[in-house]
Amino acid sequence: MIEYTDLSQPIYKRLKEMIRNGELKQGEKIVQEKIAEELGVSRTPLMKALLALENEYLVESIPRRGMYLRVLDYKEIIDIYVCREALEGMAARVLAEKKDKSAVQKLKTCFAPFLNQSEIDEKEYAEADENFHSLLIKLTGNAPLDNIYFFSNIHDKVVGHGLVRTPQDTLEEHFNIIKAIEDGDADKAETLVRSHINKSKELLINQHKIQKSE
Amino acid sequence: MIEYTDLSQPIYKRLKEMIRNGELKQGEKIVQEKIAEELGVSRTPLMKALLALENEYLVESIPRRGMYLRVLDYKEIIDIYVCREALEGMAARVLAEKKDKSAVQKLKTCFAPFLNQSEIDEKEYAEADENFHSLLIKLTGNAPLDNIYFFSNIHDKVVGHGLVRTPQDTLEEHFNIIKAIEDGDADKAETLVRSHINKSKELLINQHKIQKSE
DNA sequence: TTATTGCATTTTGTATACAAAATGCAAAAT
DNA sequence: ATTTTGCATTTTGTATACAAAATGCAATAA
Repeated sequence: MIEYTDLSQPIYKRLKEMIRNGELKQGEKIVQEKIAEELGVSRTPLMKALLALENEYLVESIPRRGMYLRVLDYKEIIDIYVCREALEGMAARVLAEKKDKSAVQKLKTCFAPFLNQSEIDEKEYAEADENFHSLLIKLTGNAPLDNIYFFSNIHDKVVGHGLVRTPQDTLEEHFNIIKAIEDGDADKAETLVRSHINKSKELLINQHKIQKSE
Repeated sequence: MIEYTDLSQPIYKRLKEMIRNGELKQGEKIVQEKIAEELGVSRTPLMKALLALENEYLVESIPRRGMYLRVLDYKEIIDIYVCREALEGMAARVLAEKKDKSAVQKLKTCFAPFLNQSEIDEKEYAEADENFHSLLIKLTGNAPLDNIYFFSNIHDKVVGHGLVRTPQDTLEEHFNIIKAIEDGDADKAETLVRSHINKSKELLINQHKIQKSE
């Protein structure tokens, strides 16, 4: 059992969980006293946790009015994809330049279970995908990059809405990316990651267009 | 005069100022009670401000031990330049694709005062430079990008150490970037911004090598 | 001398108290 | 019927109180 010396940390985690699984709904007002009582803590450590979420852009605070769960609209999702393209693309470049064999190994491990599988479990694959993209950032060893990526909650925001493309579509792309990193081909690694993310983005844009015209 | 409904906001600004101008030194422990008294507020709103700074990676909190001003070492500066390359490069691409004339105008305005000047004031130019790079991000209209850039304090960290390269070196590069954006040449705009930042980064790397070998 | 222990002081983390602002709603006015 | 006003209730922002942990330092032991 992990012992905490700072209550706000488990509260922070619990709140994120509540956001992810829908216990807290988008746009909902967060009444501090109410949540505090629900979690059995006072407003002080809750406030700390909420502050962290505000800085992560998950919660919006209007002074004297309250804290609200931010709503993720279409434009913002697309904008986040643009950020992902920039950051993950650069991460792939850095990794390719590093020529770190153990890093490559870790990336390969993500998708190893799906190599010779005819039927791929979507949920399992989605987790592997999330893990892969996080690893891409982490393995660079660039702390500010990792922080930017983590604190902007790029994944919590984008994933959770389920896979955008099918495993059949993306598995090969993932391996090609890993290959380029392994070969030390920085330009190619960056380009592949960019187009990998861009394809999902374009698909979302098209889906949105169809929805609107219906 | 601006009236605040939330004390932590002016405290936050004041703390940032104190970090920037060296009133608070790198690595220094921040004793809450002491600073709170200095600023004439209680620990509660101060804590809020410190939390924001922690999330911005300017302050490091060790539970039960205290908050410390983070030290920016050489590796981190370089890593931040890598992030800048990714984010500002992407911003230039987005701007070029937008073909927004008023945006181009605003970018031009930054460096207009230096156009026909023989002697350029370094301090004035440094401000223009900072402004230009912030605008590049802001003008995209990509809120997550802006947030990422702002909250990672990319500028506060990098600037303040003074200009890396001389105005003679960079003025033309700035105009070339603006030109590429104006022409709607996204690839070129991104490439130019990247190399612009990369040159400063490489210079820092070389300076560091020389320092070490001395 | 150098380490170790014990204790007073400082500092943090959390809860709580309280004032000021926001909210909701019923009664009055239009 | 709709709008406005006044007031009780709720909620936020800040200060403060208090316990638990960390720190510093002198006295003791090695």
